[in-house]
Amino acid sequence: MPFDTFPESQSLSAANARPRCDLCPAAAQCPVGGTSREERACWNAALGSQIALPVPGKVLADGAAPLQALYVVRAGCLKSFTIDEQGHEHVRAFYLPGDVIGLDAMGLALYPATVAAITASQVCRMSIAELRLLLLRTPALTQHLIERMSRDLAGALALSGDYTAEQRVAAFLLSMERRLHAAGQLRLPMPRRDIASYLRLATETVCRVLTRFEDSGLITSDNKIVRVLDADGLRGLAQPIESPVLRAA
Amino acid sequence: MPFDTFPESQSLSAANARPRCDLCPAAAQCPVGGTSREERACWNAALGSQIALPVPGKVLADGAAPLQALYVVRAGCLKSFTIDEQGHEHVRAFYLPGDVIGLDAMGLALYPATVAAITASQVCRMSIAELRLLLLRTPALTQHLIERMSRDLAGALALSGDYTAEQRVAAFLLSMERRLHAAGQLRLPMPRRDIASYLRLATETVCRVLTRFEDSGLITSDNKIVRVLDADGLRGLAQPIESPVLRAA
DNA sequence: CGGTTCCTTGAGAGAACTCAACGTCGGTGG
DNA sequence: CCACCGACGTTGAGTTCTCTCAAGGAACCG
Repeated sequence: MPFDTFPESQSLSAANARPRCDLCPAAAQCPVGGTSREERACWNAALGSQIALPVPGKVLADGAAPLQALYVVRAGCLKSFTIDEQGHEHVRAFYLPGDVIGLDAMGLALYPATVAAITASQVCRMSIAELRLLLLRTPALTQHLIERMSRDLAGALALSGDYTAEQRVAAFLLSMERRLHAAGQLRLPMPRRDIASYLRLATETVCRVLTRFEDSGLITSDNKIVRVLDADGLRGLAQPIESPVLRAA
Repeated sequence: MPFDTFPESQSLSAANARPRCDLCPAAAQCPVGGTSREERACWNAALGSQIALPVPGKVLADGAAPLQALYVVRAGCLKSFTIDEQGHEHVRAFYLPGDVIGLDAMGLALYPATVAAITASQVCRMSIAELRLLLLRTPALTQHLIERMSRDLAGALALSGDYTAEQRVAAFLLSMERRLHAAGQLRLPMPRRDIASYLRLATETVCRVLTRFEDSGLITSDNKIVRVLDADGLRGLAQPIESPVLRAA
């Protein structure tokens, strides 16, 4: 984890570090990756010196103002959430390396949520105004961005189904395993409370389901460290969410 | 309703009708609307003779194959849904005039759902291959499409919260009133079962909530016809979904 | 090593679901 | 034209899943 070598005290000074895509730990997942050398150069130039190092709890954006920029996560973990009148927080999404923050805000006057770091993170900042200009000149990037939004949309629609706690948690574990490129063992960056909020469950329910999974031999769970023992078993549970059977009415 | 003048028997013959944006009943909501005359002409040319008239139950696309085209709804109402192993249908989205079908499929190899007409409908078909070419030449259209996807994404994320049956139904009624441009009185095109599936509720729960709303004087409800008597009351209920209070943690 | 936050487990409550029955609407065919 | 049929809508009773409330233990930070 190269990023962990940045102590928090460097956040401000390092915030003006020149981003270097060729040094980016998330290059393989970045929407800019896979575009031509030329387009990547455009992107890199437009980024300028925009790189931020949010520490846990630090807010990147909130609903008080229009989102001025997209952020691509280089390292760490962030969340987007809303807070209702009773003060209950609802996590809308987790952002891991390679993910793009703010795609749900480009069509809105006000950003509908607050974004905060869960663990110390690195993000590349791209102002939306500059992005609009950039998209005119970089068709591959445009296409990547559209496909990224499309996948996000499909994912959000899939998760919006009416599923049991076990199905949700199983799908979440599989999704995290995939997104973190973890084989078997993974370290969940976020607390149970956030997982629960994201999956629309109570914190206790998430705990109970994890315990049940452990008793069934599907996983072992030691706080943040989860080891997937029976991925097929989890997939069986998560199937209605991940790959629903598709038929005509 | 100009569309109702198309009897179903004309479906096949009319399927090759030349689309005319200047005659489109949904022009005001279409993503192509508002672009320059030039871009609109590009779009219209690319559409060719692609216009379909799905009748109720007719399937536009299903998960068996990659989605080959986007569809813009000219008239009617369609739904996108999945079917799980138990045969339960889950409605992912409703599409009304001006809506774009398939935005959630551009990043996926296989379309994740089935799309079928609820009422007799008219849709413009735009092949994705042609669309990709078109987007290179029509920046305003690109931007509209991105903003549309962004709003869809934000909407999907908002609805994915953990809300009560009353909050969901209230938000749904307000959303339908807005999308159908109905002032007070609206005709819901879809059956209760589909509403329930979309809101992740049981059909009976939707009925009960509507009855409760009627008893409270918020609405009157006569089968498909709903009249909103107290929009502010509904907004009060739906507020956590529509406009969550946004604060930093 | 004290305090706080997080995780876990238990007991009771409540919201929505399932099952079941009945009324209504719309299309079809006799 | 009307009776029939199926799908849809509505209401009631009982059940279940998840939530809330509560408490204890573990991990982390100052």
